[in-house]
This record gives sequence, structure tokens and C-alpha cells, in this order.
Amino acid sequence: MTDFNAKDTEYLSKLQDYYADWKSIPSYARLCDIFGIASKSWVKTILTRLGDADFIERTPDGAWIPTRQFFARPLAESTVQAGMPVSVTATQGDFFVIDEMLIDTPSKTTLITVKGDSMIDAGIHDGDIAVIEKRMTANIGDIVVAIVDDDFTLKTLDRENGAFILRPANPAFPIIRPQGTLEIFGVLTGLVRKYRR
Amino acid sequence: MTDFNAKDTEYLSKLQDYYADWKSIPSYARLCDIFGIASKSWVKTILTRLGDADFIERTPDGAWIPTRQFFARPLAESTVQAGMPVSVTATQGDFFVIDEMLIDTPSKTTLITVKGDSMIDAGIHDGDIAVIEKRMTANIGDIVVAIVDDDFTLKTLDRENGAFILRPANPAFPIIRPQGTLEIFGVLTGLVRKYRR
DNA sequence: TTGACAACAGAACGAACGTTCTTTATATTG
DNA sequence: CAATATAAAGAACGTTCGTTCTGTTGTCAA
Repeated sequence: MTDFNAKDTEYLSKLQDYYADWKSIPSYARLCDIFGIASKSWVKTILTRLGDADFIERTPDGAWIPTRQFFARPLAESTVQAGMPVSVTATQGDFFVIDEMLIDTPSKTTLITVKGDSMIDAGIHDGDIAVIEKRMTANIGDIVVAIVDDDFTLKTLDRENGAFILRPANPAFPIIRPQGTLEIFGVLTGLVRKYRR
Repeated sequence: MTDFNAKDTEYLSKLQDYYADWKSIPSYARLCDIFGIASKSWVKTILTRLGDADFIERTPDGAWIPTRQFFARPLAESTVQAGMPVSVTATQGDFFVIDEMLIDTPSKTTLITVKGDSMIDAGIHDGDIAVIEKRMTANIGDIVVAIVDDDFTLKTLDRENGAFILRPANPAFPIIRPQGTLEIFGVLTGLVRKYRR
């Protein structure tokens, strides 16, 4: 295996430019045009090298896809002054970084606007947007969206004397002790808040 | 051209889930497996329909890529009555992408992991991710990231006797009264929290 | 009960694809 | 200057891809 050098960096940026436009990595033949190269085999060598350097990787189907590092900006925001204990995570990824972080299974994920202050001690405020993964089972301690009296409610799932209860995070609200079955709509997997500007 | 129906929504979900895993749209043959369908020609019909509905589009090379709408999530209203538990249908309600909601100016936005409990009464917890728009000016009442003693700190900007102060949202922490200039790194425009699952 | 249409299945095919192997030109290095 | 590594070209090939066309099945309204 050879080293990653300046030429490869040039090819990488051409690939990044194409990807920025089309959000996909094209065929070797197409990459010949993009790289200004005449042979597919050499394109493959380059991509393999970019893969070794962890800028791209392959799906189980063999298709090339970008990795996190592919989106990392060269030295864009090193404006950070010396000595900072707080980790400033570089804003890698062009788009959809937050979505990607919060949503594992798009088809099972719903966003629900939080109403009321019943979970305020858990740092969940009125107007926040809850990221909910829809499923019917949850673990004790999970914050769940349950359906109680035809109403959605966001509470912590707990157990009391063998029965499930819904515990608010606000002493001003009562613990909900559902009679009969407790229908769970989904589990809280993320929270999003937007500050007016 | 035929209508976009419930079956198509189901196929879209499966495609979204695959894409969330592999960040690419595979070949028709592979999509046969994913969709549970035996003929490539029918897969093409479906993708064409998803294209007509503007969930995916083609590159000049003919490859399918997702559009913005592909990533949008449904936003349910908390006042929605139950009864229709799994109404994932694209019929009504707002759809949006979390990143686009929180980030207006990507080049000026950075994500910072919050450390400590000094803003806990504002619902900002240790480990939360703050969405910061970098700029040097802020208004009274804004939550800002300021640089104090070569240290990043997240506090509410306030004024006291004509001087700027940084007010924590936790009585256990002191108000910061910077002598001399107060350097503002950016303003808090969003907050993201991820719950372990 | 028939006819139309939507939802698939399946075959057929040429073009495109990725891979491998061989060859050649250009630097590098000792 | 010779040995060697890198950068690239090019051909050859079996596989896979997308496309098109033709069939089959189920549904539903007239």
C-alpha cells in the first residue's frame, strides 16, 4: 500500500466537488472525465487509496459512499483560541448532520411538538420538538409518548407495585396510573429546541 | 401518470431506511430484495413514481439521488387526538428537516457540546449539543457563547449598571462580571439532545 | 361478465460496469 | 546511469445494470 499524497488530495477535492453537486459517487468511467484521466483501472487505484485513507468506503453491494472524514473541512474553523476545555466538535457533513444523528430509522420516526411543562425538570420545555421512534414496547426509565384517554402525553415510564405508571418530571403534575392497558406510541430518542432570533 | 398512493409510501419508507444505513440508492436488483418484489421493471415503475412525487431525482448520469423532500419528517401536533395511531401518510401536517430548521447559515454555524450544569434551569443539560451562530454582537437576553479567560462559556447575556454580565441559569453558579471587554463567540440558536437507546 | 386498469412477473438484450492483467511513460533515488 | 517506484494507459472479460416488451393476476366498476 502506498502513501496518500498531494495528487490524491487533488482527486479527493474533485470528487468532493462532484459529490456536492450530485450527492453520489459516479462510475469509474465518469470519474475518468472528472479526474481528467483516461483509464478506469487508475481511477480504481485512486478510489482504493481514498478508501484506505478512510475518505470513502463501500456498501455491502460494492458501491462507494463517503465517510464522515469526506465532509471534514480542511482547516476551515480553527479560529478557536488557545486553551478551551469545551470540545468544539467540527461541523462535519454538509447537510443533515443533526437529522442523521437523531434519526436511525426514518420510517419509524415522528416529530411531536411538546405542550405543557410536565417534563420541565427533565429539561423538556413547552414548544420543544420531541423526536419519537414509534414502537409499542419500552423499558423502565425511558421517556415515552403514551396514549392516555385519547391524548398523547410525554412521560417517564416507571413501575409501581408491578403496574406501569407514567411519571412526570414536575412535582406540580400528578403521576398517571392507567387502569387497564397502557398504550405506548413511541420512545423519546431526541429533543430539538429552536431559539427565536 | 398515476397517483402517489399508500403502497408507494411504504416503498418510500423502505428506501429511506436503506438510505439511512448506506447513504446510497442501490441497483434495481437490490431494490427487489428491499421492496420484496421480484421484477426489476416494477421497481423502475415505483422509482419513477417516487421521482414524479419529487422524493428522488436523477443525476445527469442517470443515477437516482434523494431530494430535500426525501429527508423531511412529519411533524405531528401534540393536540392530535389518538385513534389514528400510525398515520404516517404524506397527506397533511408539516414536513421538515431538522438541520434546515435549526441552521440558517451553515458557514457561520457550529455545534458545541455543553459541559456542566450552569444553564440547567434553562433546560440546557450537560451533554446537550448547542447550535451556535457565530457572530460578535448579541442582544440582552440572548444566550451566548462568550470567551472569558480563554474559556468558552454558555450564559445569558444581561446588563447591570451599564455593564454587560453573563448570567447562569443555576443559582449555584456565580454571575460573571467581565472586567474590560466581553468577547462574544456566538449566539445560541438551537439545542439538540440525544437520548441513549 | 366483460373490459379496463393497476400491480406485478419474467425474459431478453445491449450497454455499461468493475475487475484484472499487461504495458508504457515519467520521476525518484542511490 | 541504472534500478526502482509511481502514474497512467489500454485491452480484455465476465458480470451486472437499466431498459423495454410481453404476460399474468387481481380488482372493481359498468
